[in-house]
Amino acid sequence: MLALSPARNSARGDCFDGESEFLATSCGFTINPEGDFPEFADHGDLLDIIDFDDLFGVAGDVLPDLEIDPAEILPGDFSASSSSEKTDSQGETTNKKGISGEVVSKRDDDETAVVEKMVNHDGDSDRKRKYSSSSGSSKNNSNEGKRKVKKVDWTPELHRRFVEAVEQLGLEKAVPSRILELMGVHCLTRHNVASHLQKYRSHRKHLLAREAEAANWTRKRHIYGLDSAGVNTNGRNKNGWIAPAPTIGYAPPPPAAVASPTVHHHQFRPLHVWGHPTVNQSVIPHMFAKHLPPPSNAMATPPFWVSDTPYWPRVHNGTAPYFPTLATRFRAPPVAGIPQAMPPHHTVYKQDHGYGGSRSLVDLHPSKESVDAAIGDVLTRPWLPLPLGLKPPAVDGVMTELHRHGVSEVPPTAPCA
DNA sequence: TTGAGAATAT
DNA sequence: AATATTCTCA
Repeated sequence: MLALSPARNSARGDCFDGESEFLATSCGFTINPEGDFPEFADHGDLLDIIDFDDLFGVAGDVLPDLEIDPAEILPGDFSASSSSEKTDSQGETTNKKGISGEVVSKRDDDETAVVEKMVNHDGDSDRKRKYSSSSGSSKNNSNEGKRKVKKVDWTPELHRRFVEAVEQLGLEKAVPSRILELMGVHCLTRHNVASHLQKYRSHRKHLLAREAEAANWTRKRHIYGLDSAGVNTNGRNKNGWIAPAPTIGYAPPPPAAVASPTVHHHQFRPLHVWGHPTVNQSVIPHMFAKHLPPPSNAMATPPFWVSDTPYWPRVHNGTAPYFPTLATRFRAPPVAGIPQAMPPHHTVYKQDHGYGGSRSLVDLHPSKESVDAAIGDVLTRPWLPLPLGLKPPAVDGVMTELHRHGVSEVPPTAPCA
């Protein structure tokens, strides 16, 4: 009765512009939440380039999706759909029916729910129809019942595109419509993007505030030469030493990983956190190279700071956050002399919140914020294991420093009590 | 009338 | 917390 199929078709296949066909398919994947990709075989070229397993661990997780919880389709929910659904599978929600009944073309132009199209032929404004399709019409039209919203699943790839678009436009000019345009994602509406943008800005704001705070803290430290207890030591620690510059133990990714934004990301999984790729990258790279050799394959063997917990929480179970914080995946690095089994005491730091998708340099580096926080942590709680790969100064370095300060003899370590 | 963005709801 | 919806304003 209801013309559901067309909507389904429109939702599938043309969500993305040309070069993004692989996403176009996945975008409509909503329709089949079970996770098979019958049409992927037709995108051989792209599949050759993109290794979803490498990218996200589980292929299904990358898929943009319109999240539809069958339980949210209430009884009486626009009858045609639900009745055919029951007929079809005797109470068991059929993916096809149920989903296709739910699928709404997410184009701004025709984003109104299918049922809305059937009911509302008055050519009302897009805005009106849109709103009436949600709370408005459900109140006025019992036939439609209450239909839970179709949430867009902001997959890593979608978000990456989003961020790229924002970057391209500049934060100032990044308005939903332009972002949507640049993203080339047909299955999103301006509202989806606006909502995401709102969140994005909010997160950025928060992070920037934290960074500013941390930077400020660090600056004060340098200016006043405060030790961890806030005592002015003129740049020296309690023992009179000039505090060594902290060293950061992150290894840089292989050059290939940062070279091309399109292909060379096989060994990197995206770290799905909010943020802007342009933020704080400049301060990171030079800090790594001299301390740790770059891993040949950064992610094939997860570095120590990657948690053992499942890297990529299921996205479609309705409970896992789409943007799990890295805190859930990172643990404190092992430090010489500190048993590995020792639970991390230091704050768990986020990596750079740059959202470079699957290959950005920032994927593997902590943000300045995190570095500052880590340093702050070390300074305020020196007795705890060093976080973020911070390493204690080498004995040689310490001795050199001692000599420079006229100390040639080091008293023996006091025996433990 | 439209779009952006904040506020609020789910 | 994430996303959608509603509201206000330009």
